[in-house]
Amino acid sequence: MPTKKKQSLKQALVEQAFSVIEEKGVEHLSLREVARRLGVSHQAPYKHFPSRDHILAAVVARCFAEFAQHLSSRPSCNDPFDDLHKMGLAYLEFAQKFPLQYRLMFNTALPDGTAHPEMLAQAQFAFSILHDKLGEMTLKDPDHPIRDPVKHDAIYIWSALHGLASLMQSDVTSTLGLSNDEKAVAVERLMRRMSLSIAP
Amino acid sequence: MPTKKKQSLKQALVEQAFSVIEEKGVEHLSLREVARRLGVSHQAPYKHFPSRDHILAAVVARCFAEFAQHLSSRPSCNDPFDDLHKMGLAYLEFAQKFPLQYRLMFNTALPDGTAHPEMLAQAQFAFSILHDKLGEMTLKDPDHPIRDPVKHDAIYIWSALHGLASLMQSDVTSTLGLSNDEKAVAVERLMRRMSLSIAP
DNA sequence: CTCAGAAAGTAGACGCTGTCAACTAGATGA
DNA sequence: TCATCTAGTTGACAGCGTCTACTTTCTGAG
Repeated sequence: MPTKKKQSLKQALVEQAFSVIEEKGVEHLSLREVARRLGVSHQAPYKHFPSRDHILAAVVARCFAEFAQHLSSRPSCNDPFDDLHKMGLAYLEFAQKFPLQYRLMFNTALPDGTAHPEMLAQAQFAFSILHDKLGEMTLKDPDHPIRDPVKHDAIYIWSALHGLASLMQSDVTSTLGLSNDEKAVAVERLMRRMSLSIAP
Repeated sequence: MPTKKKQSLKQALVEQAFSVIEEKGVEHLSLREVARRLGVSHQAPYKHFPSRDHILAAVVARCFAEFAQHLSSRPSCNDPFDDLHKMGLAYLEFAQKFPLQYRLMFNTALPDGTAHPEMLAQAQFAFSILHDKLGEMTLKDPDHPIRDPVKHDAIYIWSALHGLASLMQSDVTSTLGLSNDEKAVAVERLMRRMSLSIAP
């Protein structure tokens, strides 16, 4: 199995890179460390990725893929408003359950995004899920009083969700002395306001 | 002037560090580069900061101070709702005008926040401005129908603002093909919704 | 089957980095 | 005056990303 073994190191590199990030933080990700853990030479990774940034981009792309799957894994019922509410909760749940992945997606500054097309594609796909769900809503209700394009609603919702998710996992919460209960209240309030803003 | 000269290098280090970050990105900030630019030896910075992270924390603290000043520089009128609206715009304006500073404040992962008390204090002060403004609002209107503590409103508002600011300066906007006009519309919509949520 | 060539992996080197240790010159203060 | 503290210097060390050159292994056309 040549192709299988060929790809196996590439995949193993991405997985080990994530493990290293998990243990030491993204800024201490070292290709040599990854290679050492996999028992290969320090140059082996360069046969599969042109640079350290490209491995990092692959890790981020995998996070986006997991994120998209998490968002769309919820069963969709006939009520698109309920669907959207569930998707919002799923969004926040992902950020809470997988804070590292979330930070990697939205906090990682790759020098040039266009240099990592796979990562970009995964990110676009993840956003399309939210966008499409909003599209369903307005389609199912032709008299929906939203005048601006769906895109702007998507932006608003994504903004609110992302802002809350970021805040909840930053040090700010401990700085403000927020208990878990208060966090839950904040989530519930935000979701309610979001629904009110979108609902007819 | 011993004390003056003593402090001058410390201050110069922080300024030059910011310049380096500006040019090369925060992950390429190098103490040796900073020292080189200031014409001192590569060990001189260590007489003023214990490590690279501590210089970075000082840079971030300065960003928080500038941010707080920007937020509170707006003249406050007698209408606290109008004040809040202006402060929200000021928030977004800062993020747009000084994206690097904004990212440094909210995207920089320092290993241990408690190790940098000055930075933490600046961050808390910045948030207190928003919090106090909300406090004014509820105080001036005793019948204000907000049942939950001010803190939760502050969290909601900060979430929405931070989310939008982050989104606006990420690559997502170009990915979605957002024009500047559409960005402005998104800002206006968010501000309107925010006001509606808070207003009685 | 053979064998040229591509692909995967190894080894060594270079310049860069953060940081530790040891040293020097100058200011401070009892 | 002289011991001490402070700011700054030089030198060293290990680790890093990445370039070049080498070997091994696999592949696919003749």
